[in-house]
Amino acid sequence: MKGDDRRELILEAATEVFGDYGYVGTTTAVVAKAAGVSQPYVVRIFGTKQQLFIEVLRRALDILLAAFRAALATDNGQPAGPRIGVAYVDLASQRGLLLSLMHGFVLGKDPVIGAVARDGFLCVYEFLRTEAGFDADEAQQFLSGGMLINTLVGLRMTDDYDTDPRVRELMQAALPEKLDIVLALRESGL
Amino acid sequence: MKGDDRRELILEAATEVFGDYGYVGTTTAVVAKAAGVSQPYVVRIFGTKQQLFIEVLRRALDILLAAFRAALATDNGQPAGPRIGVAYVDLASQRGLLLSLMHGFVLGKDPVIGAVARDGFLCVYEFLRTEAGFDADEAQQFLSGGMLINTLVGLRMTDDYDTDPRVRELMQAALPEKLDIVLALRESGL
DNA sequence: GAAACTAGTTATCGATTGATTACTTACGAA
DNA sequence: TTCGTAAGTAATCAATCGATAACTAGTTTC
Repeated sequence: MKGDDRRELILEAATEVFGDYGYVGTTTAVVAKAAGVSQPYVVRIFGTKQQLFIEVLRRALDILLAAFRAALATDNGQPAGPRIGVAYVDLASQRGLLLSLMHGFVLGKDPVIGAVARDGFLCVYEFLRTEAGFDADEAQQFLSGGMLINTLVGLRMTDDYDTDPRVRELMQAALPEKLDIVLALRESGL
Repeated sequence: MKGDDRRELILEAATEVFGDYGYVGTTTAVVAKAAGVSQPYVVRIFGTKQQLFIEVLRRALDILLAAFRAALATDNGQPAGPRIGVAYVDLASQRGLLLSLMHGFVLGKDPVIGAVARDGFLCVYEFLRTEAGFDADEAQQFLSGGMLINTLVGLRMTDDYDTDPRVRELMQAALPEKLDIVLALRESGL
């Protein structure tokens, strides 16, 4: 297989694994197995585990912003806010993507990863303020809701949707639309 | 020193360390050093690192709910929402407390820690809905704002408050009051 | 005053893990 | 053909870390 294709394959696998186990909790061996290659090969392609995680974060952000820009471009009569919001919930169907970002967001203490995570978060904020035309308060509210969704996904609250009425009520309030997309995570493997 | 005092001392130290480095990233040796005891002693008191983390989470939640109940009880003319909100921001001054919870919130995949974290989160939701008298949408908005604050603290955004105008604008929007409390984190050591 | 318990340590071990080295195999161009 | 290079693996190492064992000193209790 061509190097670039293999690289993308590993990044996809790593996104899922990092999302499940976090940065420190992820081993290069597990990533390698998920990608179907040997462990030393993962290290050789990305240099270090840290570099691999950084590339996972950067890629996740690229996908996120691309989805937002696409949602902003397709005018379906709705205002921009809900359109981008739905795009965000759509991304939750790739659980690892949002979760990897979330794992990066709690590593601000790390001098290298923290800098990348801060930069990524601010890129999203800047997009909302400039490209999407949100004012400061709208942007804050959008990000707040996004962080709650991330937390609910990270907590695997979806698993208790059927059994706990509190969970049902909370998720219905947090996900005004597209609740079904997040709930579909339940069936897709653990 | 009495066992219970030493235990609380270790829990305080562990809260800070877990907040900085996360569950997997924290070693019992670092916790022990922060608490001024030997590493095997930490393990012997709490059994396992996992059990220590769970007790850190439970203690953090107890402190959180106690602070909320206190804020709810002291009627200063303001409505309940802002009172509890200010109590939450006050807690951010103990950075490790909110961050340890946050680290728990991304470990939903873990069968043991995940269950504890979900239960803790739902306890807060239940408090807001029943004791504080929030409706589902108010509770969702409160939790959303809290998760954004957690993320900003986790990202150490406070460090860039002076240098990045985007950070200043975002933090002013996310922290309607008590911005100074969170900013005070900058001076208090790394 | 000895026995029993509490508080705490040093030394050490087994398992894990990121990284390195050296090797093999397939392929495209001169 | 052959030579260089890209793709990939097996074997292994050094370091880290959670946990265990064995021991010491102070305090309480009968």
